[in-house]
Amino acid sequence: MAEPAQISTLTLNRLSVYLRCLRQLQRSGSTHVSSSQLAQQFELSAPLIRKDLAQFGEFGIRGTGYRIDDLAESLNRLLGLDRTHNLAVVGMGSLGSALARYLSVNDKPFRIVAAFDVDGRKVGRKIGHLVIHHSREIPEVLPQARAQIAVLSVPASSAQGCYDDLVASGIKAVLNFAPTQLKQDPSVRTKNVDFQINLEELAFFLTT
Amino acid sequence: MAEPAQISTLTLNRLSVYLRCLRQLQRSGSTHVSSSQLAQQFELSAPLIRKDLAQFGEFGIRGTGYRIDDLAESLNRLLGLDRTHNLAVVGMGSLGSALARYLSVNDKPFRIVAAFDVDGRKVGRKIGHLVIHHSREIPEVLPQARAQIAVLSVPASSAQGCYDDLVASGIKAVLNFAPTQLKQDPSVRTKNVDFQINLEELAFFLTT
DNA sequence: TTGCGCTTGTGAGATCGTTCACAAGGTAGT
DNA sequence: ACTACCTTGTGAACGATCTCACAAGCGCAA
Repeated sequence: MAEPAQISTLTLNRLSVYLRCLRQLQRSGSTHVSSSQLAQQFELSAPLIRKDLAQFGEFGIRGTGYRIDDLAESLNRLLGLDRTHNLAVVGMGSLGSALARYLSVNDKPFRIVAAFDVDGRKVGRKIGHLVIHHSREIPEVLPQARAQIAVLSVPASSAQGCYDDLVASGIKAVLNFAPTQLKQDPSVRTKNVDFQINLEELAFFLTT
Repeated sequence: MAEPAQISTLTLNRLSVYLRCLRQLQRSGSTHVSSSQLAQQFELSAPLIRKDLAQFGEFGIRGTGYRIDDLAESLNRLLGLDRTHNLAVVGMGSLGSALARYLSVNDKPFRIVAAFDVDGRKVGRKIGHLVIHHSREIPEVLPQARAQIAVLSVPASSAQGCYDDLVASGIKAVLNFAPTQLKQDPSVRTKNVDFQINLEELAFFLTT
């Protein structure tokens, strides 16, 4: 079966999980794995694994399972992780700095190429070997650095403004950490990570 | 209609969003709002708002809409945000510290009552007016502090071990930030926040 | 070559979530 | 009181997602 026009984000996120599991198996020295082994070891559903993978071709060998190296390589390429993606971090508060530090590990397919903040005291400071620019310089610096994805870690009150600036400066995707409901631009892929909402979800089930 | 036995987490998360939108409207001085106004202003779906809310009773007034104060109050209570929830942060690296700082703002329904790390240099240091304990003290300190929810912000390699310790010490829910596939305990509500996977999702759509 | 055991790939069915269309029920003006 | 106009609450259609059961395919042994 050929590649589908539309891939569900649920499937896509699971592919990331599968790849992660395969990497772990690689480190443990295994060479082959079956969908039911994967399912059991990582608490997934075997038929779902097969269905997810089958969308992109026939990776498995009937009777044997999947060759770990081959499948990992295929998933890696499929997810576009064989390329380097340039990130900009907007908002260098404690969260932004933590994310920047985490992402500065350079064997990852993501690389920070620009950092911004509105705080004059932070501007000019370095994070790794990268100078923090003032947020008003986004229109010039962002295209120059060829950043395609922005990590938005500013207070909720300034999130929409920053988002609009990023969109106007040609960003292609935004990962938003601000706990607010953004008015999104349809041409920019936007993903919200909202741990306030996640905490509230957990809290709810404690009371019940 | 009475309260349903099972509330979907999708609905639950949207309730948090609705409450957040209502708070914003409160600050702007409005008193009433209709589902279509909410939908338009915050890019939501009006029928979905009504269906979500209708699961818990009849909050609206036909012809008029919803009284903002009343609805916000109802949602707040429904979500259990009128109570204080005690949190423990495990792993005081840059991410854990950022989360701790963010959650230390005390007008929120979440309060940090314990912090842990394995790094001897961090143990004894204070975060706000809270001493960081060594992770091996979890079994004693966690029940004493009456922490019900743990925020897990340790490296992927030690996440499973910490998780198991937390479960053994009676934690009720875990918010996991470590990029790994945890073997979960069915009696502990666990939620994963994995921004590595989210970044990979965004990266995928750039190549297409 | 044939048969057995195992695993994949996949259609059919079940389940869950969202959208739609509209009746029921309010408000306001006359 | 009556009418015109709203908006909610909700059953029914729709769509997406997951589960299940099994046929098709591969390896291996004899």
